[in-house]
Amino acid sequence: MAKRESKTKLDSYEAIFSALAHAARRRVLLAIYFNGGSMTAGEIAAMFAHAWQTTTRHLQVLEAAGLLSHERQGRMRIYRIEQKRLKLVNDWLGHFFKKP
Amino acid sequence: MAKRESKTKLDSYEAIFSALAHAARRRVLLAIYFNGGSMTAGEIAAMFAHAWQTTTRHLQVLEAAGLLSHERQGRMRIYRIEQKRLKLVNDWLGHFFKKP
DNA sequence: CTGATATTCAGCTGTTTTGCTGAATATTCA
DNA sequence: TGAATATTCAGCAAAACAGCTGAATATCAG
Repeated sequence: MAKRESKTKLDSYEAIFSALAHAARRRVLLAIYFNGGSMTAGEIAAMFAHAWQTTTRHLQVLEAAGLLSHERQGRMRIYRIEQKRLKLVNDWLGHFFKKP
Repeated sequence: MAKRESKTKLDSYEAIFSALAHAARRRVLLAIYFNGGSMTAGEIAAMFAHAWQTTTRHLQVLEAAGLLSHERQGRMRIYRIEQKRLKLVNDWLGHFFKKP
């Protein structure tokens, strides 16, 4: 494979679309959204059949893409949706629906 | 890795978001769009530094995701954007911006 | 037909992703 | 303090992906 300059932040779209490419991650976002915008890691992990460690990593991917942020509250972590970031993709797609 | 039921078409979102996850593929879509909606494979491949075979595969990914379609015209292939499909993702994202 | 042009197909390799399991860390409760 | 709870970290294996090269296919021009 060709050189890949350290996955620069420059390409936010890459991170965001990749994050959204996985069904589990889309499901996480929808679940959090319909839960009012935030959920604990445990609640999220409970929705899936696979190991919670796997979900943990999905959450990290989503967070790295900027689609989620988290905050500790006691011994649990609350994840929250970052709409701003979703807006970015939404705007990108918008290109294709503008009448030029 | 766990079983994976043959990448069913059921999940169109998977295909579409994965396709959009790669910068080259997003660039292809934008280029075609700003070129009026269609372009030949050659014109598209010419935009990239990498081997045209690589671009061919990107085009196939985009087509498999339903984001492009093609038509032969003589010895060249004309690729065309499928807006309908992009609309699908746009609508998915729309969830997050609706006031409930 | 022959050669040039346009483009895809097939197979190889290195990298990334995804899921798993086995710890580790942090916080609360008794 | 010690046990229970909530969650992440680390490392492994299988699969998927992106790039490459070499060959094949199809069409056009002469």
